[in-house]
Amino acid sequence: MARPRKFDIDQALSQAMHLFWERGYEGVSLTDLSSAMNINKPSLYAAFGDKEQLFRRAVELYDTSTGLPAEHALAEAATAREAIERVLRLNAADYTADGRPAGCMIVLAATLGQVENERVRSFLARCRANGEEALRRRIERGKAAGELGADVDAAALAKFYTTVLQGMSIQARDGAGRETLDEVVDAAMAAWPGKASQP
Amino acid sequence: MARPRKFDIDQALSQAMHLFWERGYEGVSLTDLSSAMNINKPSLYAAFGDKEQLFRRAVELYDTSTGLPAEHALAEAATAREAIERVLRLNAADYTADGRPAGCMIVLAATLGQVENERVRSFLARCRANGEEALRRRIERGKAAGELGADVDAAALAKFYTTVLQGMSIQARDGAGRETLDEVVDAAMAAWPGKASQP
DNA sequence: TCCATTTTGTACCGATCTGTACAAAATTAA
DNA sequence: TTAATTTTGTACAGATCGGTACAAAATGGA
Repeated sequence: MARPRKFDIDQALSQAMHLFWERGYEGVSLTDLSSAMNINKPSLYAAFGDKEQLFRRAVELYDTSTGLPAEHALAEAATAREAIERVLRLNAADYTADGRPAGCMIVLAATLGQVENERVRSFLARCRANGEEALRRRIERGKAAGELGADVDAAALAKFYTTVLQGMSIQARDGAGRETLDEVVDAAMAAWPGKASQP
Repeated sequence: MARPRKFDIDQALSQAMHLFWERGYEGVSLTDLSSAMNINKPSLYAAFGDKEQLFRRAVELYDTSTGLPAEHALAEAATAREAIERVLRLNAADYTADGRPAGCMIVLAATLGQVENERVRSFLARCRANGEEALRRRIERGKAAGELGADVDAAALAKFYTTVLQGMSIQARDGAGRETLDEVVDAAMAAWPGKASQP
């Protein structure tokens, strides 16, 4: 019915995701988006709403596409230790992959900024909290399976590995390659609570 | 000589530092600075140059004031392990102190952003590299003192603890308190290379 | 063919951005 | 008092920001 749109909406969203991922929410203007997506602004608004709505949809796309392998790794690894390590290594590779922006979009795309964009920042903060919570649940599962002593604080351990992941995003932006981040993961895994994995 | 300025230049710079620290380089406008510092824009330009120059001076002020205790800790701790741990604990406290912005200004104030501000970002990236390098040198010193085996990679270890510190800035912005960050430090120190500290 | 409907492109809106021109005001030196 | 010098405040410039009004263009249905 009526005039058809000349662009593919999923492909356009993917381009928006890449732009926001590369430069962050405030680093990308509507004019940038409009020209990169080859969609003029009124069409952009008609398809996605305002800038914030477009950003949120881009983040959701990022979260599901990039986050899916990590969820699989978390769910299917035999032990909590292996699950965490696989997530770290997966992200070490993702953060440094060729042809895409370095680091994690959810960590980097809206850290500090103008007061008026607080909603966007807290949206990403919630996404980060969800990730940390997923790690915590997996560690709890390991505790329940007897892999870890009852004295191990799953929340603290999840917080630690989340912190390492978040630091890895900064490092990736600063030019660290995959091998470098893998060495960071080596060190981080050495902190896994001690020698109770073979009881 | 001539009309005296009505503001104290160090105090004004300190206010600029706090603003940039709280909201980042692109999150603060000249109008924000002008009204917060109670200096009108022409005076601001006469005293500090343009926005980028003002930011760089604010970062230098941050780096020397906040970084000084950390340098002391690095230099004076008896062992590399103690030095690194003291730096981490110091920053855990700083990042969560009342009355000041959470996290590290050098990590947070210019992550992603507009293309035109790339110079500002790479300036902060160099500051981060300097911090990492300081950790590496201290670890090398520990190796030379026989605290660590010759097989320990000082650069990799410094990279790991820098990564943790950078993640801690994100966590602090996300609301983590000092006790939480101290638990992260507990975990991070558990990764210190093994049992060679008592040879 | 004509109409209803939706998208497209252009051109613009008010607000805000960094940065500055310019004259009045305030000081010291003569 | 007068002149030289520097700072201050106002007011504005040019560019860009997010967002939109409006008419031409392109489709399906009657």
